[in-house]
Amino acid sequence: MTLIPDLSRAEFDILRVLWKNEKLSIREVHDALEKTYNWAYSTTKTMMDRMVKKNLLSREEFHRVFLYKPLISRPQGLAKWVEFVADRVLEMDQGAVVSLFARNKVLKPEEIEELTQLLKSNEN
Amino acid sequence: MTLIPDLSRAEFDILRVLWKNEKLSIREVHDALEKTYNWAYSTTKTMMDRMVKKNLLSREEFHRVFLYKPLISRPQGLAKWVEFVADRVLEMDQGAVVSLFARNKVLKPEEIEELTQLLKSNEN
DNA sequence: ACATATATGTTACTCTGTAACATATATGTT
DNA sequence: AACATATATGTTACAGAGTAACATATATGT
Repeated sequence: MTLIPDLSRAEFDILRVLWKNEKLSIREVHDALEKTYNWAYSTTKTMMDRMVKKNLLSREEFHRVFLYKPLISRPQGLAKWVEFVADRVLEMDQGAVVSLFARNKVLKPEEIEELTQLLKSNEN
Repeated sequence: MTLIPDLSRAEFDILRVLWKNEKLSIREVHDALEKTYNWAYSTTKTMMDRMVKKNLLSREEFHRVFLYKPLISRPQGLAKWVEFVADRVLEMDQGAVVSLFARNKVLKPEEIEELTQLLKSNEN
């Protein structure tokens, strides 16, 4: 996955739980999102299966259960969002937004670096 | 429009140009978004007509042209976005995000106030 | 061994993003 | 004025995202 995908809110949220855990079953993702979305289990499943088809997630069988893993990094998932948020919601410089991540320690230095690169290459 | 609507990116962007201009024709909105989206004119039209149906915009004829006007305020349009951005993208306090608007002078004091209220009432 | 709970697969419906096409109306050109 | 050209308005459509029911397979508890 080289191109930066334009993730929907739901996709982004699913990825967020996977970035925190690396590899989870649908049930686990579903439970983690319970507070946020009031999805039926089947909704979580449909979303995640579609994300596999789009190469946002990989799916592997593990002792008879399928585990899903993100195929894009957090900086990659964040890039388009940061762009939108900076340009259109907060109306401030993208760099300034990136530096908020550093300040909050939401991203590790190498992630900040990756994000910065992605934003740069995406400008053109 | 009392409830805070969950605006899509496209809807939000259309409203953004209307908030800056108060009342515009489809053509004008279309041109303003040309850089951002490469929409066909008919796409802009479809979006805006649907927004009228959803009571996000009003439409009134004026010298044989239809002009569209936002039916929600900028703070109202921003509220859900700020929520999402704070909680899930930047992972910081909503109040901190709101204060960025003040610092940037993106919103006027009374808009900040309105936004703050909306976020508060939306917590529930 | 059977009942119950989960996991997996399939299908579907609405809404959003995207746009073509048809038609009405306005504007520019002889 | 008459016609050509450009826009505006209306209608229709199709793919993808959000949402979920339903069917079936598999695991687990008693």
